[in-house]
Amino acid sequence: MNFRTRFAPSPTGYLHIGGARTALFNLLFARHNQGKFILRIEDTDVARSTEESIKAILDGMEWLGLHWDEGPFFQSKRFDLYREHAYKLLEKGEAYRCYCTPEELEARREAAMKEGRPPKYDGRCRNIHEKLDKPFALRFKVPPGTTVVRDIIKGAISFDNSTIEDLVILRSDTTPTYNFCVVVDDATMDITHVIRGDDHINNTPKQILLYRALGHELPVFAHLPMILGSDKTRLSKRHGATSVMAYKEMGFLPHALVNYLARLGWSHGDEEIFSFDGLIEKFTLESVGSSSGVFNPEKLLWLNQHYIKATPDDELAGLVAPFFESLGLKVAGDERLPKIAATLKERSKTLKDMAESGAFYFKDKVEYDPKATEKFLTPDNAELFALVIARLEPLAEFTHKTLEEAFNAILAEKDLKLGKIAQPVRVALTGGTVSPGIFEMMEAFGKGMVIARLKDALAHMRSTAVK
RNA sequence: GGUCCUAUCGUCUAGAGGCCUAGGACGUGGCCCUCUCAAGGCUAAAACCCGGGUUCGAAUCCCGGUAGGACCGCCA
Repeated sequence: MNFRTRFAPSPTGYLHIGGARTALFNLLFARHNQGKFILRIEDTDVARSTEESIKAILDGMEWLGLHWDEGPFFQSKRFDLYREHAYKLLEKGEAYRCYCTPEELEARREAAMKEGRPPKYDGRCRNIHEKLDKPFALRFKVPPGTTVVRDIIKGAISFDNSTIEDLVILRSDTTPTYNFCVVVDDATMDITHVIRGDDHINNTPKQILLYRALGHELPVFAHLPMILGSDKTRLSKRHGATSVMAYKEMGFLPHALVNYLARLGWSHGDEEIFSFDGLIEKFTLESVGSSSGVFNPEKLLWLNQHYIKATPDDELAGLVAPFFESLGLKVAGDERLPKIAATLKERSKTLKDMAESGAFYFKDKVEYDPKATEKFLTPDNAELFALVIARLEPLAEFTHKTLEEAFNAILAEKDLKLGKIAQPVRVALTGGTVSPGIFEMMEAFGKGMVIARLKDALAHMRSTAVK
């Protein structure tokens, strides 16, 4: 069997977290089974679809590494095909012309809701057999009976057809509607597995009926549980960023998001960390859970930190550089960047964090935190600082090792603990009391900057002594 | 209102009738390590929605309640 899955977003906004997971699961399933993953843009709503949205969705998938094998196909380019199929249904008597206007339908719907009746189309045009000289839409004639959806994730779900209304398949402006296009496309594109959010479950019986009317074999359905926000309602902007690209901007690594999304709804024993290949190898629809899950930013952060730590220094340097730049710091071409990133990686949850907490490396002047300087850059530390400078200046090699040796020598001579000297040095170099370890940091800084900052600090100590 | 889905620590989840004294992970507390902050190690608290069945035995199967959620367009 040739497995074929598809991701079919509508271009009315950016790539959403939920959409990204749907795309991911489709891709993983296809790859796991040596099948094809197809991208289709559902832009039948001409009024709401935009070029920017299409680009945003493609960019999002690109960034996440979700590469498709065929497409993108655009429904807007296939209108003739849908019309052809719709009229075939009309000829076969499986569809009929409906002359009700949208305004009339809307009024009836409102009235029905008011009276507590189901707002279902009453089928009044079903029996008009002659063609009237009025604009019309084409409606599908839902047959009586029961329709069973066999879903890999949810099991068998049965629907009484009497609860399904005669849906419009072709609007009065001759454009086709969603449920119809989906079926025509999935059928003609030989999609074997329809994997999508479970908000589509109620559409599925309609689609099954359409497949039958069109004389096509059914695909396998798999409805993924929803992703919810912290208040257990459908994830939306209220819960924070929902755009995939917003996570890029916040300094997340694409694979951290992929790993997180994969584990939201799917699991493989006790494993938490998966490479992309590992996901492909281990992913099955059978191990997708059936209940919805709450999006947990904390866990995403943990994964992001994990992958930051696992990224090689030179690669990390390239990734974090734009975040330094957006802070107004010029880091392009600075060959210290890999070493600097190395000192920061264990204490950064995002690339943005990393740039912010490492900004001191690139500032022309240290920005002293008043409380920190008051506590550590004190006159009585001046003598010690002078000694440190004297010992560091002659160092031919300026490495973690030689620096630690130099400091240990001073500590032994003066009978001091490292803590006594590390904090003042830290403040001298960074302006604050929180930073990477001083030896790795000094090595990353380079000798010139270290000596300069130490001397600045010494001057600061002496000036406060005068006052 | 109708249709449908779902139900294990706060959160993501393991669990396929006995391996469950319910496991892992995030987060949270404590301890250790330590030049600060992290990272790391150890450790603690923390859950089978309720009620009936079925069975020698049920977190697991069935039914009913309850609670959440999704969908009900000439949107997708």
